[in-house]
Amino acid sequence: MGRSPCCEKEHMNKGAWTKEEDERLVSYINSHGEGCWRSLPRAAGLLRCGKSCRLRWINYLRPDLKRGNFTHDEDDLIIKLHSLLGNKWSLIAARLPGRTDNEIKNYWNTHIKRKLLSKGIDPATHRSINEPKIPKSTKTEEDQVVKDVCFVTEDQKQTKNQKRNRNGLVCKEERVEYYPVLVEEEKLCPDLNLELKISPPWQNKKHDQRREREIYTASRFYTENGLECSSDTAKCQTEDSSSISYSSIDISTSSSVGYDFLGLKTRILDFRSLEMK
DNA sequence: AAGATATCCAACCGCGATAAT
DNA sequence: CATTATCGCGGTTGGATATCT
Repeated sequence: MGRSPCCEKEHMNKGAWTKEEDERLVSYINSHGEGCWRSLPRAAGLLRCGKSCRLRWINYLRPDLKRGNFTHDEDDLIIKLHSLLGNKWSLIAARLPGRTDNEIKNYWNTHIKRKLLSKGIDPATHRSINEPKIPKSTKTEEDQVVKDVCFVTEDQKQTKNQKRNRNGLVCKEERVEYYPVLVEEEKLCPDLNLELKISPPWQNKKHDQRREREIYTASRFYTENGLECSSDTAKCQTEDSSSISYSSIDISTSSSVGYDFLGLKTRILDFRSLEMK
């Protein structure tokens, strides 16, 4: 026996939300808080499935949404993050306060793609359209080192039934190709040499406080002169010849923040401070 | 002015990971 | 341990609106 269904799929409203439905949802969340989307619709008196409520709240009703046009800075940041993360819209959105993944995704598909194409840049690879692709066989070992992003759990006991999650993190030791753009990182940002070791995103789950645990995040950043930027809450300034600068790298062992770099929920690396020659 | 086409974006769909039973 | 539901994500769709012919 599994769980019991949260709601009947029939008799549910679909399509555009009415003003009244919005008001009910906002009012309910204001007084009871976010979460438990399963039971929310019934409790709030909405004929919607929880999934629909969650989407409506996150993408449209949340009070901290910025809305309005994207600024030039936001454009640049999205492009930089996309070149590093690919279509990981939720991760990109985590670095743009007040913007949702859906909003950024739409914006990318309708504006930025076109903008890049008009500049002769392939939006998928962030390389020049005319530039020939590098055949796999020509990759050097050094390319491989840059390409491989190693995700390693700090708890190797939990090897059973562990799979890669959607963020590309794996919960057992193995080397994975996280996103092909990283292969080209050396070419895009010749000064940027990232070697990342990232722990899985353990979080304080509401239903299982026992999973609260010490987080270990080891993220090592190098500048072209070999200066390693890593330590607990390290401030890493570049020195003259280095052309990558970090405003702040916060590598924390705290369980509250700083658990993963690619989760980008922390101040680990502010991409807005990245400058590429 | 009217129809055709393009653009935008809210909402849906399907899937993987994970939690509950 | 198996089964089934929920959550959260990325991809896609379709209706509303804008622009073009």
